[in-house]
Amino acid sequence: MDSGKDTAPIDLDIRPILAAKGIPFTRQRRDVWRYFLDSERAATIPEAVEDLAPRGIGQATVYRTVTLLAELGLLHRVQDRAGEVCYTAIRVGHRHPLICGECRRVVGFSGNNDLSELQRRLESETGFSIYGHHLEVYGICPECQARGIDL
Amino acid sequence: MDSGKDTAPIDLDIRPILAAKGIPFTRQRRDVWRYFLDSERAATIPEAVEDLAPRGIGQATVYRTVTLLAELGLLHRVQDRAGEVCYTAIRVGHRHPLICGECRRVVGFSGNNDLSELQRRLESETGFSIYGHHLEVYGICPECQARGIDL
DNA sequence: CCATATGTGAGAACTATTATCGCCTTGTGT
DNA sequence: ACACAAGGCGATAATAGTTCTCACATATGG
Repeated sequence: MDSGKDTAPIDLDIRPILAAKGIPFTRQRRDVWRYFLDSERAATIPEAVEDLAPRGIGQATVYRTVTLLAELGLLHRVQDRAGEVCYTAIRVGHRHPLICGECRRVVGFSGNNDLSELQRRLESETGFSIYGHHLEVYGICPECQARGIDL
Repeated sequence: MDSGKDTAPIDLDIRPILAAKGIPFTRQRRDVWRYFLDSERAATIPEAVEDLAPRGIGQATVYRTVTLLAELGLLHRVQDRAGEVCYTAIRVGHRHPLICGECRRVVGFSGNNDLSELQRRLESETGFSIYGHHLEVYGICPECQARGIDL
């Protein structure tokens, strides 16, 4: 429940979100969601499969659920320095991930509104109808720096 | 062999880039690069494999070359609305892709310097040592809108 | 508590990606 | 231009990742 580190005590309860779309709230979906929510670092699907197997959650279910959550905008797809595709839970509000390319630790931050300004500029310049954006910032976290890992 | 003296002017000549790293410039590498450069839309690797096969370029070579070009920062990895991972050629300068989530048409734009400001802010707030960022803007291009595709 | 629709797990099937290995091309020195 | 050494190339095999199928279990509404 209490994962509050920073300011917002954001333990996002997905039950109402699923209910609003008529999607049943199952133990497996709750566990997969909490797996990503409780972890501070992004995980690949195979990793999630392995970690969730002891809880009796099947491989196919992890794939299905991660895809579902990503479609609902609850998980964010990122990649580490090796190019591995990982997923990380997204918090409420308009937040973006700052990812350690080495250990995949993820810290969320709020984008300023420069982006909506940019978005408007692009819409008028290109005629595109913009539905979203993806901003990911990559770096090396303090702990990995302390381990001697450099840019 | 049809690889005659094709001295046509290329937008971005990667030969010096490869030469600087001691990487041989082969016909296949040129063709793969031009495939992405000439196309306005992002393509998946399997698509590139299929399109380049008639030119006698093998599957393994496409994988190798796309990986190489991506590592050199010449190709950018993006994804469409269906979550398909695609690649698109990157132009010189600090540019970001504006991608049509439907047809994958890609238009580059220059990011403003708000991002470097944001980057500095994040470095001091989080202690991360930041090495880069990824900004992708997604929308529906005018042509797809004209086709009746909506957000 | 029952009925019904839907999600789930195990494994098969399929697709994508990487490794292997002789042959061939590129780049360099003469 | 020519030859040689280094390394890339294509075809195939092997592996890894993802999706599909179906009998069964579980969540939701009455």
